[in-house]
Amino acid sequence: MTELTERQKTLLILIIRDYIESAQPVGSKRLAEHYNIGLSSATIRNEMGALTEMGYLRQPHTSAGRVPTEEGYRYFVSQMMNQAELPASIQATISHQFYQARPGVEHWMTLAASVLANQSQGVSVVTAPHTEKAKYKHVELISTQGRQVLMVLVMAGGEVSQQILTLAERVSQERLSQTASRLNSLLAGLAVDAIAALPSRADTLDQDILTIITQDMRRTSESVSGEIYTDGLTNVLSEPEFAESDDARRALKLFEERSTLQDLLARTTINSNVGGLQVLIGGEGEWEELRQCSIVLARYGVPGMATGMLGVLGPMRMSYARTIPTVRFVARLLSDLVSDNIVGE
Amino acid sequence: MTELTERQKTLLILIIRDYIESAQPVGSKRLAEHYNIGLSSATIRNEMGALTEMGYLRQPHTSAGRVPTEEGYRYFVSQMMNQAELPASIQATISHQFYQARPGVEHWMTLAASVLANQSQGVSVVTAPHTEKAKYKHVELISTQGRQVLMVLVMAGGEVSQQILTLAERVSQERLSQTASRLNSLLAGLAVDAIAALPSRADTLDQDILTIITQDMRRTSESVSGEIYTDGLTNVLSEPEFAESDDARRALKLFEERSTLQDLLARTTINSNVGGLQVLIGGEGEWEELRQCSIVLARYGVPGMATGMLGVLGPMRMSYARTIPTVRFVARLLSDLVSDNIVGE
DNA sequence: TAATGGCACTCTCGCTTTGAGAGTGCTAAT
DNA sequence: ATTAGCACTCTCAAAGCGAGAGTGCCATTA
Repeated sequence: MTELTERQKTLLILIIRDYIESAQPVGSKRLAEHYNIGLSSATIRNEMGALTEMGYLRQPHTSAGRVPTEEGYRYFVSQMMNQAELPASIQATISHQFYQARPGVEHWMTLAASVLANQSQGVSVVTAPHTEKAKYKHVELISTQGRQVLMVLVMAGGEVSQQILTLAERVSQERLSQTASRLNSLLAGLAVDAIAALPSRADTLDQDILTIITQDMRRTSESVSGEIYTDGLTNVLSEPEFAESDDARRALKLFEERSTLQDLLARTTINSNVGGLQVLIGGEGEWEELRQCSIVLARYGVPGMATGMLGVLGPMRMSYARTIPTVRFVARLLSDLVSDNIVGE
Repeated sequence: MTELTERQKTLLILIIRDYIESAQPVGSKRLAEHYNIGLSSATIRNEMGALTEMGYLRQPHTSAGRVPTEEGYRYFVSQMMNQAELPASIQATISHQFYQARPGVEHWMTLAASVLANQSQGVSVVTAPHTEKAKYKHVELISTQGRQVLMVLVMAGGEVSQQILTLAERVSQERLSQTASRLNSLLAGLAVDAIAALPSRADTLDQDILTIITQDMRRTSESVSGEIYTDGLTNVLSEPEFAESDDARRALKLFEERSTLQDLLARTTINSNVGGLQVLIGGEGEWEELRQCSIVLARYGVPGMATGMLGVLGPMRMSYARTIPTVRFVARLLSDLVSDNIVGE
């Protein structure tokens, strides 16, 4: 593939920018009139021809304007990557929202999803911070009614899971507290494998709870990500891509079914670092449902301790200029929150 | 308004049923041919004329078929209400899903939303069980890192809230446990007002935590409902009502913004009992965004202790015959779960 | 007297036609 | 190397048209 001349570069970017705004094929004449480049439509035509030849542009029909190809978008995005910081005023607004939000992972996730969706006008997705090797931190047993007991299990990464147990017989709160306290000193800091390897306990209650804890920790360790939060589903509904084609609607379905979404996140980010930013354009041949969509993804958190994902889905002609810096900024922000608040000792 | 003759009743129901399936205005000829009522199209025409006169049907244009009016749907639904049990096989399937789900309010809510959405092919919404007068049950303080402390607060109704606190100085886990234990015996079973009326504590740490607990409980008491779960947003996307009109899309937006949704739930169910079932048709003049939609709503739980809402949103011609029994059944099921598991002593 | 068959009329919807507009490629002139 | 000009192509919106479906009304029937 030959190099682009300087003029072709600026032209290409101009075309894509115009198309992102208007959603309409852009022609040489229109281009020459609206932006005052010192070039006639004929010259532009020639350059457009060249860009089409090289695979950056495409004509929906003979003699309609040009539309960017996936390759074109990819070039466009690669230009975005370097520059593109979020304006300081917006940064401040977002930080402020986090600052005055109710503290707690759950609220931060919701807020992050909401901010991403609003800023980018796309569909956002955020996964809660998650550790691959869950370490035990603390358990609490609270008697609720009869044989029912509420168990709250806290992992070292900050993950919390609660569930309701039904014991074989009624047990006093006092005895529950003793069991919890024994387990807490016994298991502190242990990973799930170490716990499973422990000899069984003499006390039946202790042993029962221990089994359940092991199950729960295993479940947490096995899942590839923390809980998934999304927002902004309705943002894209008015976009022409979604109003018409069924393809795009299926992409939304993908986002509603958590299991497939997890799969997607796992497979695309397996080799992406915290701080890095990844843009999937048109499903990259892998995801049939995403043929008309793009996704901007980033990983956040503290590598080795607790990390999560966040991203934005939109039509392929989404506003990368808004989305990319926002995703990057929110990822940094969440990383800070994680390292400040969640990392256990 | 005059009474409907028996024949008019069956005709009206037949027309509405056909329209719900086909989404097309239904004409006399079509009706006479497809269903073998022993009547000619001409007779049907006369009856349709009468039904139109009485306000149950409407013609989109002169000489197109008839379409039900809101009044028509209302009559149709009133017929549904009495009969309409969910088939035993489906009941069994749903019960089974709940039985083998991970225990815990959070999972039940998610599952309920999912079941409702799938069965009804509409958008579902479920709110977690919520008590108006929150009563203290238990607090737990877990040191995470430095001055950060994870606080888990359990109310008597079963509601759990967690948040991360930043203390003024580093405090040992031991001292945190002592504080928690002191507060647990002091506050057990008290309502938020009683707690606020307590004299302040000598120990600074105790007092700080107490203040935060009060705030948190007040926040829980004030909100009109528990957390909101939805599912099936994409179910309705292919319905013609949503594909075309912007109205219907705005209804979805309503469902995404939790605050307005809470408002809606609060205002519509203020006088509905547990076990009762409410059907809002076309927004009932109150909700502009819902002009083209219907909502089937029910309240579940144990009155006075903990109750929540669940419902389904769909186009006005949604399948009431599937939705109504499903909502009713799931409401009963959740009520049982609540009374079995959540009610404190 | 209630139900029906027949008829004239209306309105939508899908089809084709048509002309304007926008865009293109190519070539000759600057 | 750039540009003006030209012939050509293709889409899109408006207009015209006929088929189909539905209606209301009236005379007839059982």
